[in-house]
Order: sequence, then C-alpha cells, then structure tokens
Amino acid sequence: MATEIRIENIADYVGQQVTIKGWLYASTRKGKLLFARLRDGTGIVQGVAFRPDIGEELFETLKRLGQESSLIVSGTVRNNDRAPGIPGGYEVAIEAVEVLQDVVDYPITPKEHGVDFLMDNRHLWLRSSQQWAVMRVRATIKRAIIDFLDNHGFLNIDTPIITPSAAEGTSTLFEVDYFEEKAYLAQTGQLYNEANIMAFSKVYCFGPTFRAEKSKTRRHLAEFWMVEPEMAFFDLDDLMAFEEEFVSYVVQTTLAKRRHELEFLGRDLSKLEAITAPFPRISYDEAVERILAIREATTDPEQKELLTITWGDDFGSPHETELTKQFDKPVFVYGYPSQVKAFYMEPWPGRPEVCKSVDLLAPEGYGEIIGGSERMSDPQLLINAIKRHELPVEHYQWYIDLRQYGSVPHSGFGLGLERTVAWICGTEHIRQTSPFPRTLNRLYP
RNA sequence: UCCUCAGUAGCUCAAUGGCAGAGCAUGCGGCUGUUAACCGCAGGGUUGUUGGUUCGAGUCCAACCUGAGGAGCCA
Repeated sequence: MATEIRIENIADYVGQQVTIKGWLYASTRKGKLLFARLRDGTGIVQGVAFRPDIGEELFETLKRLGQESSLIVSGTVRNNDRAPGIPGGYEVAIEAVEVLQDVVDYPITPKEHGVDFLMDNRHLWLRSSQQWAVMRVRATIKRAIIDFLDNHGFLNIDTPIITPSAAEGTSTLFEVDYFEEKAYLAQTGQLYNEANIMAFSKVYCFGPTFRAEKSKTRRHLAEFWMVEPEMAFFDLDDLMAFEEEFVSYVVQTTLAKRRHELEFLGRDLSKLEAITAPFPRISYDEAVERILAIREATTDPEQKELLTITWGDDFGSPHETELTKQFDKPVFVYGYPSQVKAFYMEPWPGRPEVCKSVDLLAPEGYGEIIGGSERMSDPQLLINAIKRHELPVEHYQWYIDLRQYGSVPHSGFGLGLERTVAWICGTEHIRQTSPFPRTLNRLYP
C-alpha cells in the first residue's frame, strides 16, 4: 500500500512506494523514456517512466497528457542527482497513474512570456515555480513578523479599513460611499494604534492598506500589506534598536525556513546572511552630504541631474538607491526635515526644523521598507502642527485627547510587506510578491 | 500629470516602402537521462484603432487606444 505524501517531504521516503496527488507541470520524452514533472502545491518532483517497464497503455496515457492535467501518481522514490525539482535530487519511478482531467491548451507554456499576458493569467501564473516560490517565502515572512511581535509582548489589535479622513492629506485615498457620506480606504492604522497603546502598551496591526497614487514603478501597488507596530514609552533610539532586531529576525528566519525556494529563485544567500543587527545609522544631514559627494563624483549628466538635492528636500528614488549602494545592510536615515514628513512627528530637541523620524532603506535598490518616528506627545504642539498643515482640528479631537489623558513618549513604524518580500526574494518587480496585485492599470483577475 | 519605449500567428519575436516569416506551443512520426531536450512533417494571420501620404504601407505621417519602464508621491 503506497503512502500518500507531500513533495516537500520527499526526502523522508527514498526507497518507498508513494502516492502523489497533483498536476503535470511539464513533460518531455526521449523515445521509450519519459520524464513528467509533477507538482502538488508543496514542491516539484520528476516522475520517470520507461515504456518496457510500465507497459504500452500507461506509457501512451502519459505521453498524451496535456500540461496541468490533474492526476494521482504512484511510484517508488529514489535519489538522482540529475533530477530537477524543488527540492531537487529526487525522482519517482512511475508505476500507476489515475488521470482526473486531461488538459488541452494550457495558456502558459514553458517559454518566455510578456508581463501583460502573464498578469492577465495571474490566476494560472501562480502555479509557475517562480511565482509559487515567492508566495511560499511571503507566507513565511508574514509568519516571522507575527511570531516576533507576539513573542515581544505585542498585542495584535485590528484597525479600521474604512476611515473618515486622511492621516496625512487627502490626495492619495480611495474614496468610498459610506451611507451617502464620504469615507476612505485606510492608508495607515497608525493613529488608531496610538489610541491602542494607551490601552495595551505595545500593539500592532497587520492588514491591507490602500494608496490611490498614480504610481507606475516596480516599487508601487495600489493595495499592499503593512505591519504597523506601535510602542508606549519608546523613544527614537529604542525604535531603531527594535527595528534592527525585528528585520534581522525576519530575514534570518526566512532564510532558514525557505532555503530551497530562495535558492530556486537564484537569490544570493550570502547577501541575506549578512543582514544582522546592528544596522548603520546616518542622519539626514549626513545622507545629504553623502549624496552630494556621489553626485560630484558622477560623470553621467543625467544621473547628476537626478541626484540634485538641497537640504530640506525629501529623497527621491535615485537618491535612496545611490545611498544604499554604500552599505551591505539596511541603513537607517534619521532626523528628516519636518516639512517633508507627517504632522504628528516629535520635533528634534533644539532643532525645531528637524523631526524624530527614521526610515529604513533596504540594500540593493529595494527602497524604503520602513517609515517610522517618535510621535508628538505634547497636546499643544500637536494642535499647532495640525493647524500648520491646514487639517481640520475637529476631525482629530480624539487623537488630541490621547495627549491630554496620560500622554507618554511613544514611537512606531510601518513595514511594507511586499517591498520586504521583493527584497528578500530578489524579485525585479513588486507585483510578483502579491498573489493578485492591484496596480494603476490592473484590476483583473 | 510628465518623459521614454512597445503593440505582427495562442505565446515570444523577425520582416530596406515591394510575395506575411521563424522559434515555442498544438497534431502526427522518430529517439533510454531529459532539465525551456533534439530531428522530420502539418495546421495556424482583419500586422492595436481611425484617417492620411504613396502605383504600392507591418514599415512613413497624424490622432487615439492599450501596455511597459522611469519621474513625481510613497511602504
């Protein structure tokens, strides 16, 4: 009696007769010898059939099966260094096959395809090994994030997705009709988190967030997942120390649990192994100086133009990319000018034009993966900031209340899941890190 | 919103202003170690849309549509 197994555990069954329920991923043959790659959702393994061994009828059946036919295969597992798969090095000598459905004309062939075609077929593309591997890594990253926070005294509190007003202005929000009143899809849960920490001390929310920005780059999605931890009695230094432990844990845990997938994706694992706390910390002032030095050294006039910056400007993507090239770990940039950051950030002591903000920039050009800050804790300072940003004070009354009833220093940050997955997997485009990405020009499937 | 590029067979791409082509996929045949195998044969087309220039337009011009990359904005 053959044991039903999952391909990810195939190493435990060498020499045994097993049954695998799955799909035909690809097949090729050479005369009387046939190779059928099978996938079962947990891995890919090569099945081998030799006509004189398995008989004419079964061989003909296998030979005619279309790509992605659903089937149940029984056979004996053996080691073979030549066998491709995830994990590689194992193959199944096919003894019996039950065909559930023979498929004709599966659209995605083992050949190069264009992005538009693949995105139109995203519901099928997810079966392809690269996409499959990225999703497996994503799930592990998500798990690692939750485990780390749960093990460090955080309480997971959900924040609303339908919100009455913007946290940071109204230009980037999706509007919804809320019983004939205007409402918006959340772009952050942070303000609610600040209420929650005063009740639970350390909290996080982890859910989808929405930006209506008309961004068309490899780093942007209209819907993405963000984890937002928020901590009472935490200042900016506490925040950076926490973030580097958090990111290191997520990277190292993913590396340990998803080695096969990351190797399959062709990721340079040594670059991930290097991601351990502490991370370099540079001030905004220093970052501007470094960028200007890089700009001075470059001979490309176009690059020189892109790297133009004066103190007080926010960094653009070209600035971040060049800056992070100087490090092999994520780098903290702290103390941004208040004018380019959100209204709620605590001013720097003695430098009111600077705030206690910190971004974490990923290496290898993957951009900002974390944005965070110490929050304003003085009620009058906050009211002034809201007015200075021309936001309606009455909408923020509850938020101001938090500073009037037991205010404490507190800090928090948001980490973009998809950007983190893109960085860890080394994917070229963020859309591959979401199972059904929402981008400027795509709502299907 | 702006800049750049692209749109031809199911898919990926060729085609000097002059007969619409190849590879993959599909079907048939061959091959005992394939890794996107290979070899032979076959079928497969309203060249994104509209208009213009021309004896003649996939090719040149204009507008539009769709997509991609980048800027801005951001995680």
